Amino acid sequence: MTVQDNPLQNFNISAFQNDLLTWYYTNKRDLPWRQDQDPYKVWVSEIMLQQTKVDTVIPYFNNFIEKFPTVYDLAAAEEQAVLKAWEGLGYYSRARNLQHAVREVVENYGGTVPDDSKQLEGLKGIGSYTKGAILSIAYNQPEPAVDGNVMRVFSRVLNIDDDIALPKTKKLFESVTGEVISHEDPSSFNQAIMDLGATICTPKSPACLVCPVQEHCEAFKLGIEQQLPIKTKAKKNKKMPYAVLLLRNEEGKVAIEQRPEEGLLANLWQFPMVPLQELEMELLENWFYAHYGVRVKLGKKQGEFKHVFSHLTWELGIYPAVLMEQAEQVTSLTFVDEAELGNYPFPVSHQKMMQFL
DNA sequence: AAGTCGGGGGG
DNA sequence: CCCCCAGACTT
Repeated sequence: MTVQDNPLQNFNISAFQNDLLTWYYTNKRDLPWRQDQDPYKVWVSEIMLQQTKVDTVIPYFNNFIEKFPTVYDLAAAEEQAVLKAWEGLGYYSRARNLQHAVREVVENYGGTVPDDSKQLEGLKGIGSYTKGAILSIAYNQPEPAVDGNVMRVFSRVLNIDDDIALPKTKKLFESVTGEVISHEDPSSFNQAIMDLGATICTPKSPACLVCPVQEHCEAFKLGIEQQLPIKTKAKKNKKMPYAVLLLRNEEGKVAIEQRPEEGLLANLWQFPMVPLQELEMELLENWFYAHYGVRVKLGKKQGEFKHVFSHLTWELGIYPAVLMEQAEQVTSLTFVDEAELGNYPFPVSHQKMMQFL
């Protein structure tokens, strides 16, 4: 797609809008965040839905809104309670950024979610997609909300073969969507494209035969819908070996620690982990003393498994361990009863650990 | 433009 | 096993 090409030449915008919206009005999915247009609920749903499927989000959304029904409830909550409500959903910075932004809304905007593009952009965790989604879905403004669905649908409909992994391509689709979006019902238009992408114009084996906009689709006309969109990217997944210690003190309590406030799984809790790269197993107890300031005695390995993230894989060996001294010294470890573990937000990888206790 | 940041499900 | 998913943020 070169600059002088116009992907919308010979494209019947109003007919496309009509066919899409007519389909949507009778086929739209009944989703909990579609009960009303409460901007706060739209916001929460859009954050949860980033890189996350609808079926996964539904129970989290219902629980989250039950616990934090308004911006004021979320603003006043403990961060640990917010993370607990997010536990298992992944991308935990979404939860922390959401609460941070909600507090800004309470303090700076009187508790009303802004309906202004610039103000929304300034809120943590709200990027170009989420901004457009809130403006269109909650406030009915004709703003594009370009996500993976939108790029897939329009790459096929308009036969656009630019690499959707590139930032500049997203801008192209924002420009295109801004011209195609319905001004009569922008909220339904954006949601209709997403429903279409999720149920019909799917990544593999799209259901073109029942597609409401088939007659507008250039890729279908050419029989190349399976080859679009173009997406490059193949990142390596680095392996990271660790020993995880199920460490008990003299009272039988289990050691856990909170992860750093930055980086992977920030502020979540875990059983202590010892990185094994370049570290002999015999030195593990010494490493633990140097790092945590307490002497421990390891038992023999109870099990092992892998946990895969987007960009790395944890290879986890699980070891029982006992404390060899009173933990009076300064240490980052917290000793809790097994029954209390449920009060702390754990990543899924460490939830899996608990079966070995 | 490339890396970081989770976890699940589908083919 | 690979890919993808209602992306944002940092460098």
